[in-house]
Amino acid sequence: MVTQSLKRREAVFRAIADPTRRQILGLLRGRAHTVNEIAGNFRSSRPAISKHLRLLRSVGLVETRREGTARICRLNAEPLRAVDAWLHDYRRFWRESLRGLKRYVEDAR
Amino acid sequence: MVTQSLKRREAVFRAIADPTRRQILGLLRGRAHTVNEIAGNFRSSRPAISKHLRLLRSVGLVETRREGTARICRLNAEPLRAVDAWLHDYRRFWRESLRGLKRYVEDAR
DNA sequence: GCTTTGTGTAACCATTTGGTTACAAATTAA
DNA sequence: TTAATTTGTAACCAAATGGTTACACAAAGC
Repeated sequence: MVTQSLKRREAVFRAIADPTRRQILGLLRGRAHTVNEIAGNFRSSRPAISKHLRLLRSVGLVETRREGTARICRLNAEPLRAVDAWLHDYRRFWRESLRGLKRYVEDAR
Repeated sequence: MVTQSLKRREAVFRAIADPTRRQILGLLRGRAHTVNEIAGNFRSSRPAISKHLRLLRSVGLVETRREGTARICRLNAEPLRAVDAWLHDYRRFWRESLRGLKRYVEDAR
């Protein structure tokens, strides 16, 4: 359903708004981690991290599989394409100002 | 100070997390608007929009100038470069999966 | 069976967030 | 000066957010 993917897109922006969640994604960019491994990188309690992971799973940014009692988390960057697509319409603005700056510098020679 | 620009970066992610604020930025992408013009596009009250604008100003995404009693708001996309830079490290992931898909499709011919 | 390990979740709490109404302030028009 | 226009802000409120502790549950080890 379109409505749901809109909500999903909406949720992705919320998901990456939190610095702890961005840091988790950063960890998973390197390799998959268990929940405990992830939690070990933060001061806050494991349940707090567990909640962040639940949210990241709900928007599809983290996928998991069981391995014994452990749960392996791995990154799925695909939902970030929504953010990238949103940014697309704004890039020309800072590119324009960059060209303006370039012109300014070149004219100064 | 570095700390401050880190906080600024942090705040930009928070700023674009809200759909109303993203919509405001979308409006300003077309042209500059007065506060009332912006508020006219939303159901919520003008003070609510005013608060959003204050936040957007605080992170530098909106800049204003007075014109009579009115206040003209215009977009400054520059702070979004922080988001773009953050995304940079994740693009290769969906590009990789895209290449995978491309290979898959090409192999099917 | 029982215990240990790793994880999820319920219940609760303080803070933040996004909204409202009422009012203040600044500029222009009369 | 007085009134009208446009905006900002203070005070308040409900809901969401991010954190905690205590406990439940599933898989592996004994």
